[in-house]
Amino acid sequence: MTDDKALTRRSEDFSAWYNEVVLRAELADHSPVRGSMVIRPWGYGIWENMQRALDDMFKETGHENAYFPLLIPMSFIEREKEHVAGFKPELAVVTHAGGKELEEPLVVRPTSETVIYAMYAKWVQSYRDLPILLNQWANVMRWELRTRLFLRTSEFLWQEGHTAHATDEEAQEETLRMLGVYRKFMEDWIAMPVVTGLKSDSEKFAGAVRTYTCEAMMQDRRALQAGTSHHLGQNFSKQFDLTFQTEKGEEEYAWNTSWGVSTRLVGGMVMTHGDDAGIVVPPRLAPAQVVVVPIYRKDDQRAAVVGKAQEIKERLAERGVRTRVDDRDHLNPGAKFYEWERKGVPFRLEIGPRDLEKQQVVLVKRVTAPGEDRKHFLPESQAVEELPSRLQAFQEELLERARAEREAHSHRGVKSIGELNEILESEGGFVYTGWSGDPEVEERVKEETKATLRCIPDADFRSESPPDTCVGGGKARWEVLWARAY
RNA sequence: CGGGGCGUGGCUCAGUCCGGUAGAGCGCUGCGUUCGGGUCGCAGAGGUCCCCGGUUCGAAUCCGGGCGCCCCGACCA
Repeated sequence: MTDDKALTRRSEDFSAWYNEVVLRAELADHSPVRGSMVIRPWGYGIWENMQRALDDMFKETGHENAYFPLLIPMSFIEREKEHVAGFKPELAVVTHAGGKELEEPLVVRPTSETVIYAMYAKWVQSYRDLPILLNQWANVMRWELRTRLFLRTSEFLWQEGHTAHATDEEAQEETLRMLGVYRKFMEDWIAMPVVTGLKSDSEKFAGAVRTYTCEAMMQDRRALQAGTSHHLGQNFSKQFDLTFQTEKGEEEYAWNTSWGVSTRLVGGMVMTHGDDAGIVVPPRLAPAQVVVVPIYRKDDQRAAVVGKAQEIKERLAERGVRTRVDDRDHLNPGAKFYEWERKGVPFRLEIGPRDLEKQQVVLVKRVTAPGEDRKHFLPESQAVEELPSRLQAFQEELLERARAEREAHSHRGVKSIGELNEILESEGGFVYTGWSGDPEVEERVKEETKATLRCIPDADFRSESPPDTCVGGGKARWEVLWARAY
């Protein structure tokens, strides 16, 4: 930190900026246990808004919530071969309880596929019992070696959807449907554009047949995997005997999907929109969308101005705008301005004695475009009337700005690993190349450039003229996206 | 688990080389003042100097051992 007040600038040290801003925006704090975090009210409020929006979308697509237990028998995790290989190193295991060593160790869930499909096996007999479309909001634990607030902590909050279907096609449809839900949520709510696509085999979920992903570009031009949706095929149903009788009376294994997003999204929001003054919370996610800062000298002024602030808050509430009045008396207005900017509140409304006389307010948007006026002096009623649409417009501006930023740092038509590396070493960003599908090429790129294959992008993101040569030489089978990633 | 750094009021740190009564800024409390971008003044509270052992008349400082944290690499939503 340069001093006690200003944040490290992003251009100076993005990583330090992130760490500071998360703490100083009071999103989260380090817990006494290494690698786990406390989510503070401001951060949790953002997460709650994310949860609400996602939950509505899940319900709209026919899902219900349920809850499965935290502890999973070790033998369950070990049942699916790839699954256990993927998760074993990061399991936290309960070996003792009730003062005795347990006969079978219990793992603290790193994800719930095993226990959920074991239960589905009990519940499903016939094709009439399918599909099962459940979601759960839960905490999970993965013992990570290097942790960062929100981006990677040992324990994190997430949702995991788990479905079972009668056919491969139906499961595939579901997998893509939920990927689409994620994309829509990330764009419309977090204002964070993503590239969706298919993961390569080396990057897919341990136990999945196919993994689809949402990849977002952070301001340091690294990729953040923001959400994944897996087609699990019959891998788990076979291990947990999740079978059903078809219409024809034959016994078949069900087809599963799972999909999840986590509190990592809060980190994504921070790194997508934040600036040197603090975080920027998109209006739809902001626990407070407007903060009213009263300005006064004397006690009678204070009474009048705070009274007006309260009144405005109520009028905004009638229009669905979440408003907070900062009437703390021991801070002067400047201190409050800095604090709320750091916390990313979309709009600040200043009301002072001069405004009271003129029946006006001063409205300041958290982010102003170059050339745009920062302070708007508006008649009070106009400000109240217009805030809903101004919030909406700000939400859209944030998405557009982030999209423009991503496009400005996306490189297409790159032909060689050398060229790829040069881009990553200088400017960074998303790099599109051809790929033969050969895992050795993938491995070589990883070693030589530290970039990973983020995905084989969906149609919406492919180049107009797809590359015909593989970045490692030879013929390209797919166009793929590379980036250094979180 | 390898490489580097650090443990001193709530926070950020100085003091450690060269042993001699524990400091600063910010924050906090009270009073006053100020309030349209981090007001200012006065008064105050607050520390087993990470832990254990050793050396010494005397250890935050020197020596030995331990613990913890942060950063950089190998695994990962």
